[in-house]
Amino acid sequence: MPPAPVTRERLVEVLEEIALLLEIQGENPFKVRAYRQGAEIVAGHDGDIVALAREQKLDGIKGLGEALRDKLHELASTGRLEFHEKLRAGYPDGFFDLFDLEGLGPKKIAALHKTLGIGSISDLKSACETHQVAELPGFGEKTQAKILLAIARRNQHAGEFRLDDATIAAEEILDFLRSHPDALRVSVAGSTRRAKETVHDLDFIVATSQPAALTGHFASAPFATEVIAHGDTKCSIRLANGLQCDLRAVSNDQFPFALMYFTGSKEHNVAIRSRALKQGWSLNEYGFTGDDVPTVRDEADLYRALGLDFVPPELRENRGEIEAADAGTLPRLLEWENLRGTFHNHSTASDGKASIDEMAEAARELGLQYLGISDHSKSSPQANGLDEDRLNAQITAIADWNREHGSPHFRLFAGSEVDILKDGSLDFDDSLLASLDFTVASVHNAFTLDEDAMTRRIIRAMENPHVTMLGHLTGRLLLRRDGYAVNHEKIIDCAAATRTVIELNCNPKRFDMDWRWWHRARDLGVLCSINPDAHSTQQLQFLKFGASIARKGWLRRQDVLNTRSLPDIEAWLRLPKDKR
DNA sequence: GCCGTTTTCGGCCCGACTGTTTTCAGTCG
Repeated sequence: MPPAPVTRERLVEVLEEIALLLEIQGENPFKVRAYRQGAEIVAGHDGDIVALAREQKLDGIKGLGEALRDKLHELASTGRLEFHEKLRAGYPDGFFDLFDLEGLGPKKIAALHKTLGIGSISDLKSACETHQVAELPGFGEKTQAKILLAIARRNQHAGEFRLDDATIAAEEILDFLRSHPDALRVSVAGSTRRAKETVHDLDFIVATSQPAALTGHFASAPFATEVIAHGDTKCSIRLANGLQCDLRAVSNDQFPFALMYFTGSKEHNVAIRSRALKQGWSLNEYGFTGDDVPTVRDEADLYRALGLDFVPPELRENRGEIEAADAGTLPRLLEWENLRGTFHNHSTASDGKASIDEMAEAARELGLQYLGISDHSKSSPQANGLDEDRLNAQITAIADWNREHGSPHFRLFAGSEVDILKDGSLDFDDSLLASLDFTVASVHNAFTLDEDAMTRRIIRAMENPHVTMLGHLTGRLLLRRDGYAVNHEKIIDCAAATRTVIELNCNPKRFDMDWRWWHRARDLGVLCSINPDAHSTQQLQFLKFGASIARKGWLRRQDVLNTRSLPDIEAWLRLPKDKR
């Protein structure tokens, strides 16, 4: 069998696996890091890195030395890497899943593999259940219990995917479906269309007079690694990453009904169907049945027929949207195009991949009028956090940049993602914070405080007059780690009282604060700042996801700080916090 | 393994927290 074509993702995956395997073997941690950094460089390289590797033209890329260049060349040109295959020998496929478990690192995994022969999560689970793990030196009862908990949490998320992964896949599949000559209308449905932060599967609806041709087209798609089911009107496939994708082929008349039905949510649909019944119609995924059924061409017609304003998909969670649509009080939701700038972005000064110059250029290309740079502060040494001297130097550098490159249409703001220390004090003193254009205050350590202590800690930080906004409120990592315990109500109340902005961190790993809290915050007059927490130029694109999540939280343009124009933002930042 | 250089080896990120220990190893950010 010829080797599969090598993609950038494959290069990254192999380098990351090498790093893990070397780490397992107790290799020099700096060598491990070199591979890991190599993976990041490949992932973030601005160009056709696969072609460069294949043609042995990787010279001059910082961080890729001779050894990595040769390995990437071998992998890109032959589809294989002997060094990697030798390292991998003896480890089953499921072995790498062990690294997803919270609290398990290379040392413990190596010990488990060596002493108990554990090569998968299911091996590990049985070993814990038969008490073998607690007996191992360096392990104990609590470790064993924590491992079982981590396994349970992972299983709970099995088969779930983040919205960004789902969206990227959906766009490719939509293009593929649209390319078929018999496809009249095509849409993604399901939780991806509703902009849920995580999804189980992807649903697509296609309007066509030739349903079987479309399901056949879908089943033979190049991205289908498995065909789960294939009929004349429905087809399910699986992608290489395990994501299941369902296609429904319906007639053009049925399309709006199918689209609404499969967009959900289930709760929204139940409420809608009972409303239809009150009007004497039964509603299913194919249409209305009953007397004098109305003509429906699109979803807006469908809602109108039920006496409702059109409900944007993001709101369809049966959280008051039907009542609002009935009363004509649905909010006019934020549009992604309303965003004029953004705060909370990193540069190479801390743990970002791009220089301030590159970030500014990318922001400008995205059509933004301003970009806030907020690198980490000194208590985050792992992220190369800035101390006072380096921050002062950065403030000067940003001022210089603005003098040289700034204009009435674009400028940089100097900020800091300043650590909220365990007692709620901040990593810099007030005089330094006062010299910044803005600050994002975030928690990066001592996650295990109880809810009261954590809430007090964050509130103390928000009470500081120089804290512009609160970063990622719960610190959650979707599908990986729950957020720390914190009382959302109290934080939101405090934000309203202290005029502290709350961030909607729109890095798809986080989406934090959660969309479920924004409606309440909005009603209390709390401002939202949609921030990508970008560590590279590409990650500025996360703003688009941020707009979707903000919509899901019922936010309007006026509720989001960074919809304001550059002059408005400059004026707003100049105001003392209690006058904002 | 990469980088830089007072050019071929030495430095590369470190502190908090947890659990297993009884002074420390592993994980995390």
